[in-house]
Amino acid sequence: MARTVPLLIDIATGDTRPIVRQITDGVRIKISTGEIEPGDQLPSVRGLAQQLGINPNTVAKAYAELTTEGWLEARQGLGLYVAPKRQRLSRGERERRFDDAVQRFVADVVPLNIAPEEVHARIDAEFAALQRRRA
Amino acid sequence: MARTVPLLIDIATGDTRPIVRQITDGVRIKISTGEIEPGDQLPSVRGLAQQLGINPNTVAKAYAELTTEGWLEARQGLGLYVAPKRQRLSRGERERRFDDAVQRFVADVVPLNIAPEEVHARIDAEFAALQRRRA
DNA sequence: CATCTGTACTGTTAGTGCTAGTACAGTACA
DNA sequence: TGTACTGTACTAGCACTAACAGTACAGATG
Repeated sequence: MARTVPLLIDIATGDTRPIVRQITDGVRIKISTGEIEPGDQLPSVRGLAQQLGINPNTVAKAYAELTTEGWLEARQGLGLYVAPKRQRLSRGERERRFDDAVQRFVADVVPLNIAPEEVHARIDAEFAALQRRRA
Repeated sequence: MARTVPLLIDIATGDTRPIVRQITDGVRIKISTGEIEPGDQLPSVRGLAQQLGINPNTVAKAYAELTTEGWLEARQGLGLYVAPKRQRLSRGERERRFDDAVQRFVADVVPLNIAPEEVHARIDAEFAALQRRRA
């Protein structure tokens, strides 16, 4: 359902990721899991910035990135909305990102000497936790 | 077997990771997979730097990080050696890193809309590829 | 017209990655 | 003893990025 009320977005303060990255990751996941849907309106640049206590430019940068990637649609003077579901990235780009993610993950995890079954279990658990957040 | 000859380490040039990170990741994986073993000697700071065409300080920084983490042992005036296999990280630290890795991986992958089975398959494949590199 | 929206600049500050150079102490060997 | 290796410890500088600060402008709405 397309909500007209701006949504709340929560950003963890103790995160090592850059703020822009936290916002883009958060929105992408919320859209992917269906927590927010095409047509929903996002908080305004200034509104979200004030809510999070960060600079409006930082939010604008995150929104701009999400817009060029096809996740959001901007309507000048109105606000930002979740774009209709379509292919947001090219096949090649998707494959490349998936590749990078897997490589980095394995590089991070292998030295920790964790059993493969536990790795799979934890990933599934994390997936499930995200899906469970859906309205 | 403890080799006395310095090993070759290859660093990809088209990698987005910082050089220090590429080195530390590479060495950690080589040790984890058994490609290099406790007692093996690593290339000298200056030697590896020259081989890779980078600054000796960069290599030294990577080696220092690996040493403080317990992966390597330095013998002043002699060189760096793979440390004996023991608990390299505390339980809590391991858990924390594993958590971070899973969280980031899921954040990267979920928006790509890839089937969970394929995710697991690719991870297993990557694991297997690393294990296959062992002597 | 006033006020909201996104967008687009310039400029500054702080941190990091990397390079460059120098110096010093321990080890090995002729 | 001298020389040439090893790792280690500094300082300094450059380039890039994240984030903040400030300002301005155009479109939409009432």
